[in-house]
Amino acid sequence: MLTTKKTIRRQVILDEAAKLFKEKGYGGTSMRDLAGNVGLEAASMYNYIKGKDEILELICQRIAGIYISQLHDIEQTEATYAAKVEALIRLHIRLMVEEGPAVSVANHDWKYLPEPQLTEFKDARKSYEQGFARLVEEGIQAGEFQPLHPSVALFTILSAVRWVELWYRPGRGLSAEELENDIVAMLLKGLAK
Amino acid sequence: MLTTKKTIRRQVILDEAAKLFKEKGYGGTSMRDLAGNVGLEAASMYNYIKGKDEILELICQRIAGIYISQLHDIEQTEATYAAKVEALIRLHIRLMVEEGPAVSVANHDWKYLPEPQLTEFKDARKSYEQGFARLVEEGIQAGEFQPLHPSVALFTILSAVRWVELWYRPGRGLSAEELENDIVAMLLKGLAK
DNA sequence: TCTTCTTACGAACATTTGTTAGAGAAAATC
DNA sequence: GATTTTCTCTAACAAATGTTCGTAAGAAGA
Repeated sequence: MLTTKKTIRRQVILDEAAKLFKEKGYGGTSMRDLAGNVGLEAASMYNYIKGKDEILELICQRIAGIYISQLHDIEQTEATYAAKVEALIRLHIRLMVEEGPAVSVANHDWKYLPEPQLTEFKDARKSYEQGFARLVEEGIQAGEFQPLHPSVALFTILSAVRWVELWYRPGRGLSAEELENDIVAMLLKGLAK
Repeated sequence: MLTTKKTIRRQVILDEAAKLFKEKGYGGTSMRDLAGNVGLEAASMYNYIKGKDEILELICQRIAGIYISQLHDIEQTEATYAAKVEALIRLHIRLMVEEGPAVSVANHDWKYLPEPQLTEFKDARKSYEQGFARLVEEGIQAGEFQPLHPSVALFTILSAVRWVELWYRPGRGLSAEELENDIVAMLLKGLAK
């Protein structure tokens, strides 16, 4: 079977690592800290992972993969550009609500990736941004959006969505749906012609 | 005089530290790294600063102070809420263009502040956010803005502005003015009724 | 010139870091 | 029940960390 006891425990380590990395940063989190939170000694974790590097790698790669596949899905839809951008924004917000810590790590700690993976990650991110920017650009040319610089519009959207992972806490008088609707309302209205 | 040779050198250390912290993180920057960039040995820097903690402290406190005083200035203006929010957004963007590294440190590495200053910083930030949120809230009540949740609108603005420090590089076919105008256009239009 | 004060340095410090080796316990297989 | 495999621990490692100490060179003041 695919979900052996080993892979489950491995995932527990990765999840706990994401939480700690988010809270204290990659450099600020020691293997002993992590081990404590998992309920193991530091040395024991090396039965599940190759090293600290690999933990960061796996987290970043997984999130990058999700981002890219979400973009890919949307690109193949038949819809207005506004609808496509809206769908993408909603997917991103949901990802952040569901996978806050991992997304946070991919957003902040990717720079500590060792070298082959670092370039890989940066390339993936760039290609993702270019794909998203193309959507915005075509929307402008189609007359759906006001004529802003595409990259400014792009980064304004991406960053505006990013705060969710930093500041949103569920169950504080604001549901995930309300959140999503308000952000989409504000960003799309700002973009629209 | 106030700008003795000592305080100048001290500022060089702080500036260089901000750059390094931004690039490699607080935990990822060693005193030896920093000393190398300043042109000193690590031990020699202790003639200018008390320790690594203090460097972070001084950077964060300075930026927090600027943020708060900017808000304070705007609050005392006579203008529409839209004009106030716009002015605040513009001030923030300018600060990020001019003080990119220091702002980055105050945004990302504040969590490594030692304990009396950590609470101090968090309190300052909270009071700043509340002040900004009040502006948005009153704007909504005055009918200038559409009825979003004030905190969602607030954080969308703050984060949308924040990417400037992360992604904007001057002299790449986009002037600081164009940048400012596009961001303001998008955010205020999104907020407006 | 002699003295005092400041600045820079090399060496060393105690800790903490990620990681490995080896031994013993537990689980799985026969 | 015996044997093999998998897991977990303690102990130790080399390297890197922030910081201190004592010393020597430099600048400033007498």
